[in-house]
Amino acid sequence: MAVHILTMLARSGDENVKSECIAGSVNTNAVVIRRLLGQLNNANLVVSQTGAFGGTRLARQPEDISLCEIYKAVCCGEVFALHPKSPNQDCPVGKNIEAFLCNLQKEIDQSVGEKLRQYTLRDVIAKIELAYA
Amino acid sequence: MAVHILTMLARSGDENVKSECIAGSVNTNAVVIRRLLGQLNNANLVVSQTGAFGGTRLARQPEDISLCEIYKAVCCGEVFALHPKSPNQDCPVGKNIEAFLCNLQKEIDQSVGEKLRQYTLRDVIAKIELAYA
DNA sequence: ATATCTGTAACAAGTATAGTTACAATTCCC
DNA sequence: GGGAATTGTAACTATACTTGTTACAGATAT
Repeated sequence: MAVHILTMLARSGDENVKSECIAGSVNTNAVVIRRLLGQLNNANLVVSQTGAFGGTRLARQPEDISLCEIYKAVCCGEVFALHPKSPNQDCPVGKNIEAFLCNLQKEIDQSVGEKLRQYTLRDVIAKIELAYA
Repeated sequence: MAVHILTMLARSGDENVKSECIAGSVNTNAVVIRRLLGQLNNANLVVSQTGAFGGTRLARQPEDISLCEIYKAVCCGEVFALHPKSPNQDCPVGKNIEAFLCNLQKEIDQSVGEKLRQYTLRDVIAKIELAYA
């Protein structure tokens, strides 16, 4: 959804886009969009303006926003989950497996980040416009 | 948790390990373990035996089980989520973004798989035994 | 036969997300 | 200044998912 939102903004250039309008395309409620826009704003990817004729636009050019930045701005977890409760510290496996898995998570996360860094919003627009050209 | 379980089994060699015993190390209920063992069994990673003195053991040697296989056996989603509802098909972005994101998901998933394929259960054991040597 | 395990169904509790309503704060335009 | 429009955010509901738990049938060794 974050990619969807930013793609919409990218296609509108400097014009402010209303959360209601984005919600229509994403097919959800405007508040859901505004929540995501808040996260994207925290990551300095978008700029919002309150009041009449307000709305949101990209903070940078589409070619300067990678999918990795978007992912980091809104991601809420890791690729795989760790133990919900800490394992038994009296067991040699339980005592040491968490550190191992935690390192593995970081490694995987980095690998995902590198992949996502290969794409920018500009690439997304290109792919999408190609599809209905 | 799946990695934890399989590491326990790997360290027990050909001996059957009871779900109760694994639960003690993972710090959870035996049924939770048996549920995961069921998935690992479907993936032909473990062999279980019911009845008295039953339990579970690895189906193969630890060096022949990669973390990628474990991940695929128990993974229940993707790295990032797609739209909960389908986007608006009357919008050029909404109409085409899902296909793009779906392809991206596959690409990322493959990249994660390649990373995880670099590690086997044997490596996990080595790391863990190093930690308390 | 009996004791011991697994496999699985059923259910409760906790947690997360999405969607919704409501409203204060902000801003433009007249 | 006043009214209309829009964001930001709080609060609540509904849904869904995961975990943990109890219960029990089926299988197996002694």
